[in-house]
Amino acid sequence: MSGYNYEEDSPLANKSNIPEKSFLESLSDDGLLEYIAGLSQEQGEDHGEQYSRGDYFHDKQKRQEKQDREFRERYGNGSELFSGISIYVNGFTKPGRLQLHEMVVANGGKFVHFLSCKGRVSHIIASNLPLKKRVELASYKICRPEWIVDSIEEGKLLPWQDYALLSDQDEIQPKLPQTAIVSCKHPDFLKQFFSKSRLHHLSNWKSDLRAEFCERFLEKPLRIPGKSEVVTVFHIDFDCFFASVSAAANGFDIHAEPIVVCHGTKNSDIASCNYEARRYGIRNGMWVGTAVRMMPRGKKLVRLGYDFEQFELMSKRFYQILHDSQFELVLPISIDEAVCVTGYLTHSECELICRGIRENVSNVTNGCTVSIGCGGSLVLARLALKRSKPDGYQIVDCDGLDDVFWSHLKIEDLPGVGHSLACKISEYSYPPIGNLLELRQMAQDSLRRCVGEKMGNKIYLAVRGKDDEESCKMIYEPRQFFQRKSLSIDINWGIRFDTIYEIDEFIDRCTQYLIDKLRELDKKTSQLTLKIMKRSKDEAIEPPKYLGMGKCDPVARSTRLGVPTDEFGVIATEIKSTFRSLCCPPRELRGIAIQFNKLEKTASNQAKLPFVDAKIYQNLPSDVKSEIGRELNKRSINIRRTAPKRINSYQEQFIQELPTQIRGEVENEIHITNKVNKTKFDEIKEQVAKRQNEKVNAKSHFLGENTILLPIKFQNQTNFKKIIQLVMNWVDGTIRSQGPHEKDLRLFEKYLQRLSDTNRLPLVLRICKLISVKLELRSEFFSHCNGFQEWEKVLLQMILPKLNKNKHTFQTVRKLDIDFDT
DNA sequence: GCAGTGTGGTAG
DNA sequence: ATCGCTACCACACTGC
Repeated sequence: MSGYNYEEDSPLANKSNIPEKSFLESLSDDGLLEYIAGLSQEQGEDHGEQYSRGDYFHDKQKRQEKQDREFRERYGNGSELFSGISIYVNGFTKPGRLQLHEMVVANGGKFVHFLSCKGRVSHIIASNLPLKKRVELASYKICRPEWIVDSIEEGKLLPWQDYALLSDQDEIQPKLPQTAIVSCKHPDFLKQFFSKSRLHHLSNWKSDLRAEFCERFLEKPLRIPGKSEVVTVFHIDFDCFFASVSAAANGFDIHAEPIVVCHGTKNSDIASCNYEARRYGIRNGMWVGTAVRMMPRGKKLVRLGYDFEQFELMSKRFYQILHDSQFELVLPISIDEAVCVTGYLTHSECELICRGIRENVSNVTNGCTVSIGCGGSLVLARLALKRSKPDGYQIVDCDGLDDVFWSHLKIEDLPGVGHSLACKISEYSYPPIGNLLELRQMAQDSLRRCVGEKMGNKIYLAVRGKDDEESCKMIYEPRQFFQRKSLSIDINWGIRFDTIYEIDEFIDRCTQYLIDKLRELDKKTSQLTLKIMKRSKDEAIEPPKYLGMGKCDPVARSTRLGVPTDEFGVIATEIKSTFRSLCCPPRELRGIAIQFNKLEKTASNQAKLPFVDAKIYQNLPSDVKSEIGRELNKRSINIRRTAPKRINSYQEQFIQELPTQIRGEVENEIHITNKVNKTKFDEIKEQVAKRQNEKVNAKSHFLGENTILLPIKFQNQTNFKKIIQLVMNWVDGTIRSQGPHEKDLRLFEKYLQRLSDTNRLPLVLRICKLISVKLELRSEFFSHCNGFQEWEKVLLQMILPKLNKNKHTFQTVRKLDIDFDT
């Protein structure tokens, strides 16, 4: 951009078509005001150079001053409030430029329409100033229009500093509003973090676009090309989207200077950099500090912040153009990228489309450019796109598929091939393979040996310009392709906890976040995965990146829920207990991810669901039963239980309500224990102990220095979930025989007593509820057994009294909804 | 074989 | 300071 013409902002510049005589009279006319404001905005094409600038504007100003004098004589009240002050208005303000003009002139001030010579203007009025202008106007007194309004109202000239637009006039880099950092312990952490996370936005935008695509599909079934049909694929992608949009929004010329989009100054990720910056070797994903060091001495790297709203707006306009463009399919890849499909087109037809789209997009996005790759398959379009960048288009037809085309493409240019695979491939043979022309020589078998069956096939086809079956789904089964199959949340930044309770709360918030989304989708989940990032041994407590995760060991564990659910209690409890099973000391945690893996549609009408009578089911031979059980489970069909209410005796005592959460858990758990044939307590104990054996070391660490509360052990178990499992297995194993052994029972009571003595009554309650629900569900078949009656006795005479004794304490705790802990 | 689990990789 | 998300595929491994 060749210097700024401030004159452009003057409503009078280039406005010779407006009769000047009537100008002042029409000042109060809102319609005209808008009209003029609109005109001044449209002055993209600059005619300024046609004029002899000095003379033209000198005359203009003289005429203007004359008119102002006339205006003051007619409307002014003699006020000299702004005497000696001359203002210039930049950009849109409220009140508008014309009103400010009136106000200043009527009060004895000067109004200047352009900044042709320095020193003539005493103040600049602006409501907000693009970054570029901030730099240019740094030497002026810049203040908000309220200075004028308030001064007139007060009848005296108020200090302009109080209305200064910029707190620090020397500030050249974008100054983002300083918001206090919200720690991960704060309820607003997620919101705050996500609002600033580019990757979160990227992910969210992507799923929104996919969802929108599916909805569009429902409204108006799209024509899907037949598999034998010849198609033309356009792969369209913004050039350095974030950088371009941010640059345009801040008045920078994307071609003039190296620009990066980022949050910070040192160890902050570069989300996007323009091609000017890439000339110096700067790349997306690099840290800013590294990038700055790559700049030649004296050359400045411009850092811009994110403007997610603007990104969205530009993307919307982009997609609008694509939707208006008569493609048969517009497939969303991301916020700034789409694949469009048509039937066969000739080369020149493709060219016309590419040019049209590129021009249209540029027009509606303040000059942002898209590149387009066009070819007969997804992979060809994609490779052509790679070659077209930046700011170009490339159409490959069969005769364009020559050695030159392939030799200019790198291995990593292939879709689905990232750094890791590229290394594997290039190192597989000697001399190392460097481009796709060389890769074409590689035999299909060696490729498969090198990168695996599927990927080997995919690459073999790709370097021959063909799509593999998996990629084709995007075109031929788009609805299935874009259908959401899982839902998850990942946080690997800012995670610094001290206690397990803080983590519990965090898990609760994450779960709530997911459940809100889940319900919005009208879905339920039946499998959960918890993945955590744990600081690697010997790594610094604080990594170089502020609040970053540093080097971590990832650990994941998943759980099946017998029945698909969207209940907060069930899911949060499960995740919290899974977290405990991963044995991560609270202070070592650096990241958490929760996934809902299997999504099922919420049944609109439960009654219509098939069900199986529990009585019939229970009486089946055990091998048939387990097979059917698995099948029913898979289809999420409930076994209908018609258990008689035989437990009123203790129901009334304390547990009036049986939350569905607990019931679901026990049902699920019964289902699991049905599969287990071992029924003796000691055997089960052995089994669980064996499973846990390998974790003993990690565990002792966990409980050593980092746990605040001393653990309470039962049967050498410290993890409450495991203890519960143990107890439940115990109940199950003894219910149909003679009931619990006296010795075991004494140990159990001791454990309960210690729980109760250390204020862990919710845990006692939980055990109590679980046992009671279990008995209820089992009563139909085992109520005649000694074991069953023994267990009822235990519940009534041993467990409940402990709860009732502490009823008061317990209820206070319960209010806090603390379910259980270590 | 088969199904389920945890891990790794990729993309935007 | 700094905002290192998230969906989805493929594969190795395990247990039956």
